[in-house]
Amino acid sequence: MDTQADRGNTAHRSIRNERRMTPPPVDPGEQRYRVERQIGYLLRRAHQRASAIFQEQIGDPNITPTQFSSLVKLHEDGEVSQNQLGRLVGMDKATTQGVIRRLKARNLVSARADPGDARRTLLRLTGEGDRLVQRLMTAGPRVTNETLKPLNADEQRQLVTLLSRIA
Amino acid sequence: MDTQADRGNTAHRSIRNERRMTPPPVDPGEQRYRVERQIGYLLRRAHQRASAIFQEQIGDPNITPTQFSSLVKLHEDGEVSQNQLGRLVGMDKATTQGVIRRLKARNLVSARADPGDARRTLLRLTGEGDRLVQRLMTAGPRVTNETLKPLNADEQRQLVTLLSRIA
DNA sequence: TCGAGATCGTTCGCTTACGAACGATCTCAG
DNA sequence: CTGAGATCGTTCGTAAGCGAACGATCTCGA
Repeated sequence: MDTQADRGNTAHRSIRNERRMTPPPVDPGEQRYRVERQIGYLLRRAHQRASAIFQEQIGDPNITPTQFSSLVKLHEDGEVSQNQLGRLVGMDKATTQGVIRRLKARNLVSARADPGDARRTLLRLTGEGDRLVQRLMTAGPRVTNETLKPLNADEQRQLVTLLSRIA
Repeated sequence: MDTQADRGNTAHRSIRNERRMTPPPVDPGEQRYRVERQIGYLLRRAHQRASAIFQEQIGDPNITPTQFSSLVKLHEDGEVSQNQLGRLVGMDKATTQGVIRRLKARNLVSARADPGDARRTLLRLTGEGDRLVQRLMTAGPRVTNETLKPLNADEQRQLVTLLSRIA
């Protein structure tokens, strides 16, 4: 992550000229459109920060947030089909395919054909996958706490509640 | 590579019967770790939904949220260097490179060498880019409104405030 | 029974996102 | 003035994410 370092370097403050016609008409009553106030932009930035904290706190540089969610769901549900897992975790089926392929390659997840439906592939954790997810889950609260650190307990609850409703 | 290390596994908790085995006894005091309550997971899902709404509301299937943010920033600031734009919009410099390359390819952004610093590339909107961003900005509020629809006005303000603080 | 439509998992192409390494260039302290 | 270190933009590799198309399979109603 690039740190903000450029400050203090005002060399390029010159604003060449022209083209920058009506800077802001500065309408006292009207609110200008600001990207950094838009919900989508804020969600993107907050998600970036949360992902970075996950990576630094989870203690395993090879596990991504999405992989972790998939592993936890498999831990809870035991055995589910691939697309079903995708729905549970909020992954497109193309995305799911890639995530599961990588988890299988690392021997964290095993697959077998569904005996009752030839279209389906049933997934479950391997012993190794189960051990890993149990270990990683102990770090889960640390990730959450660190991400929500700027807020007090009340605000943390509010944010989680509001986010649940728009997610 | 030895495939299936886990075949038929006995030690593994075998969920032989399809029925939902009763989850670990619910300790009234203890809270189980739930992915769908974690802030990172909620941010990921909310961001997915916000992006989908952006795409359906913005009216131009070729413009992504990140591209839009970049265009708006260029519209506001006139002319900035590439890395500087990345910092303003929250993009890694590798990401910035890709985004700008695509915007240049579509003739929405133009670039020139910084006369005072040979390392830098100065970016600005083309006339076409300027017209586009002005048109798209009128759809901006629609995106926000639709995304925040599940919340009332008070809750919307709260969410934006809280998100700003953790982003 | 049978066939239209749904679902399953795969593949392709594209975009965002990040870390790491790189050569070129700039800044600043000594 | 000079060299160490910072910054610039590029490139490579990897991951998540999505739409679209595809063949195989399953479901269900006529």
